[in-house]
Amino acid sequence: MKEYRSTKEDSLEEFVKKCKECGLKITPQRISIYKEVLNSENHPSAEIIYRRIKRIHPGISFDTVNRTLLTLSEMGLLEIVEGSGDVRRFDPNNKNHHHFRCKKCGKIVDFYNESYDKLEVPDYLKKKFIINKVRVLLEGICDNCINKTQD
Amino acid sequence: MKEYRSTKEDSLEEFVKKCKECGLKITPQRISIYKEVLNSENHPSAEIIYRRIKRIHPGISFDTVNRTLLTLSEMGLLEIVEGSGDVRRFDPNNKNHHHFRCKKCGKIVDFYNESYDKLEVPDYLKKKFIINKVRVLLEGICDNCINKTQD
DNA sequence: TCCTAAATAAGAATTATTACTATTTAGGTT
DNA sequence: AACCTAAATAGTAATAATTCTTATTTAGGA
Ligand SMILES: [Mn+2]
Ligand SMILES: [Mn+2]
Ligand SMILES: [Zn+2]
Ligand SMILES: [Zn+2]
Repeated sequence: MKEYRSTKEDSLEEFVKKCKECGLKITPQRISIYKEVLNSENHPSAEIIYRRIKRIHPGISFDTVNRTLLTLSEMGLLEIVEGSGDVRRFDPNNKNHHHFRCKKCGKIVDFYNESYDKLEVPDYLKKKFIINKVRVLLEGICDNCINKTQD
Repeated sequence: MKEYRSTKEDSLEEFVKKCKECGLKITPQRISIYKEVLNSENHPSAEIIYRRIKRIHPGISFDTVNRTLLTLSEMGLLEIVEGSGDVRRFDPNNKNHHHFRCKKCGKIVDFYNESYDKLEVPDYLKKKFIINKVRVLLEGICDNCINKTQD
């Protein structure tokens, strides 16, 4: 039986397809930014992506990175992650998942949980609002920060 | 049977008690800010609170308001609400509740749901992290914004 | 009443985000 | 392959949000 996994090539194809659908041009900058954010684990900020991209495109501007990330999120290829009044951070994980956030260091960790995925939304809310996403958000102190405090 | 409800007087007493516990001085500014934020419905920003407080303390500085709100949240009297890279907003609702957030206008609406309150956290997460809060976050389009788009 | 550390006001500095504009370029057309 | 044009980009500038600095005031204990 053949397994279908999403590889980077698949993602890039999806990206190109989506760009064409939306009438957006496929530029080297966009491709790099898309690849970079897709490879990143920890809900990076625009600034972080910018610094990484500069190694490949030394002349790229921060504005282009930030604008592209916003564009990607409008296209549905990224999410803007729920933060706490700190810098805006992006989420390249398009699988259904949930978050733990550390109050100390701000780290946001993905986790998967089938029973959380099945949460039902109360009818009165479904009637009043259009609900696109249901996510559980855990808050507390991460393992790193627990160890630090013990020092 | 006597009912216990939390009144504003109760809250103020709690505030004074908590301040003394933490060795914080009770200043007119702090009292006003605390009262104001406790009365607000819609997860206000520091700027919003600042503008309201100025009617009572015309000479108050924005920094004092912002700093005090951060202090209150460190004391556990407020929460910083999960946003999306926009301005920091505060949550004076200390009852167990959940949030709907509108992607269009950024409004955050409280709602209550007993089955959400009872959500279990997976053991492997409990072991790894200290979990203080479990919250469901719904995302979508609010009633106001649905109507606007129809125009 | 006096004393002192904490809190405040005012404004500067820093950081984050968005806007502007001249130049370049992707991608369609001839 | 050369040309055209709207979209995208680079390089700032402008704006908005947040934090820091410092002189002054004040809450609360002695
Ligand atoms: Mn995530
Ligand atoms: Mn709330
Ligand atoms: Zn942490
Ligand atoms: Zn809305």
